[in-house]
Amino acid sequence: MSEHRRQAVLQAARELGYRPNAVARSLVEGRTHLVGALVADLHNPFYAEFLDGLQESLHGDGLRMLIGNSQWDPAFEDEAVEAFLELRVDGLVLLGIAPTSETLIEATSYTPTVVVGERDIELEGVDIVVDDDQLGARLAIDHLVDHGHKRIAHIEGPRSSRCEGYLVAMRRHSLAPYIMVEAAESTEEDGRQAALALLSREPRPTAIFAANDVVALGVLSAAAELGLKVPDDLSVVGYDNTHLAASHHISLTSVDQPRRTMGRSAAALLSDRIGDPAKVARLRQVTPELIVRRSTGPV
Amino acid sequence: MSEHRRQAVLQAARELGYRPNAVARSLVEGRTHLVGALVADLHNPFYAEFLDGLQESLHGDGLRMLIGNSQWDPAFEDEAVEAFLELRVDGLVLLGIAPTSETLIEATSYTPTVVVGERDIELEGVDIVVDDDQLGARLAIDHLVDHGHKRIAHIEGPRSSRCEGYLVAMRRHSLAPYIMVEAAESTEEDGRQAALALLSREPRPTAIFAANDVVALGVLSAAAELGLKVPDDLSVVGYDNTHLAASHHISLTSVDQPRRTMGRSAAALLSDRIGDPAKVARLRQVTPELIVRRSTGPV
DNA sequence: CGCGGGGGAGACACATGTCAGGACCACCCG
DNA sequence: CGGGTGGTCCTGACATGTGTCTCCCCCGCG
Repeated sequence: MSEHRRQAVLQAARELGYRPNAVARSLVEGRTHLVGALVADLHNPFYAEFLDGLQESLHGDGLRMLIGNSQWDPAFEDEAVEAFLELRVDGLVLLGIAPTSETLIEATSYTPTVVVGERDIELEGVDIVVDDDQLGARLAIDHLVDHGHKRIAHIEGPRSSRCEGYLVAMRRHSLAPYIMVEAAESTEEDGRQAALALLSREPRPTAIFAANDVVALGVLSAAAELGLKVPDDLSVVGYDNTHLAASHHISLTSVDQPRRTMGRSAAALLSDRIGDPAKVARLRQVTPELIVRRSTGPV
Repeated sequence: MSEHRRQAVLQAARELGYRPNAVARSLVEGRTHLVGALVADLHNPFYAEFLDGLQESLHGDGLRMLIGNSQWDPAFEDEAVEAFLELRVDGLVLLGIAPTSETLIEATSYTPTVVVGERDIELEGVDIVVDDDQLGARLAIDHLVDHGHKRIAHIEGPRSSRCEGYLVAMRRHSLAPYIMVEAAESTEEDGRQAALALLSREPRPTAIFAANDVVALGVLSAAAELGLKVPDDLSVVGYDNTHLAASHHISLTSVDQPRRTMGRSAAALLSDRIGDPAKVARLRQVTPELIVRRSTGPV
């Protein structure tokens, strides 16, 4: 169509205040250009930044992002996914949610899906984005060993691969005899309890590698209670590099996951799969990085 | 229709794997049962919790929530709202975003809208939800005065009504001569700078009321640098009661906004306005609460 | 025989994308 | 000058999946 006509039509549209109706368009096109992102916990800053990267990239592909919030409740997960499916989203992103319920598994067979932050999903045509947290653990341990630490303890969280990474790294440094592990939920209080347990052992660990920053915060609390100075008496490393860790007042050495990059990877995988749903499942593993701050030092 | 038929139809639907198509339904009904929530900053934990409350209540009214993320960029705001309008959302929630651009103002005239966290919007048919931050400031000052403080300084943030509340409260206690104010952006570093400026005055303030928790964190940093003990040498009060403040390791006295409640209020207002768009604009003001922790004490 | 309720069938509308068909004009070539 | 060619533009038909409405049939009951 000629440029002249084109401008005339756009002009008329503007004068009439016409706005295309995405609902009708979706109906006839058979696709909505919508992607549903289901998040286990909106408060987790990891997800917030991930979503920034995701939205940014999806936008480039002409896709819009819907956010659903399951608040860790499987019933909400199913409901939110059901809602997405009724809306006929073109794709799904599952954040911190493993597709285990029947509804979710069925959904992944209908709809292109990417899972983020969960390993060991073996579903046909479901892509995965995770950080290499064995490597992350190794970075943390290497850093502590460089500072002369030997008695390095670990507080294990929900991601067992981090613990494995810790064990592997300790053995690589021939520190197997010094391995100490406590388990904890991802709360500050649980981290504090676990740290108190570790710090009451004889001989005391000189460093603690926590499964994540919140737990590490609990370690800092425990250290303060016991009158231990950080990093002089105890070095602490967290994981996730949340803004808690970055705060000048806390200044926690932490392993950083490239969150925006992960969001962009997920977007790329999903766009690709929307284009061709038959592709085989792919695993995209991103490399974490150690951010050194003032909570670690020489023995 | 008879119960028998009804069950037979539902059964058949299940067997065929039928799922109603929300797109087609929206087209014919002329409403989508979708609400667009436009957020200035997903990382702000205030918004995250607000959204929890919002979604919870909207769900009860059969409405679904879409989240858009403007990242403080007016261009993104317009774009996201345009997307919502094309999708024919039934309502809009603006979080930390004042409708000043032409696109946004126009949108509010088409679509039922609630603005959260911004005062002084005078648009026809736009409801507002805010906390009473003059009261919040008063709670903070009263608490400090109860502890015998007189030289109470304030670090002003973007919400000027908090500063007004501080001024009013100080005068009410006849502490007008002790009024000290510094302005700062909402960052830890800016808070630190402002605190350093305040703490270098003679005589030094014995308490600082910060415009929000992030700024208060900067105050704590500054105090540590100057060798001042909190709360012995300096009391600090924040605003927003983020999880930063709640952390055992920081333990910051802070003014709490009932975030979930605000979310629920916004949902109620919006549902109501969707039902009857002609209603006059309403202002819903919620009452904040002081959460006392270990960053405040007697002079 | 009339009446009322359950159930089925069909038309219409929603706003758009896609496609086919045809009118019209300008241009080129023989 | 006539016919063919190609581009522009308009028109109309059809499809998407659902809610609403009307019409009609059939059966049971009084």
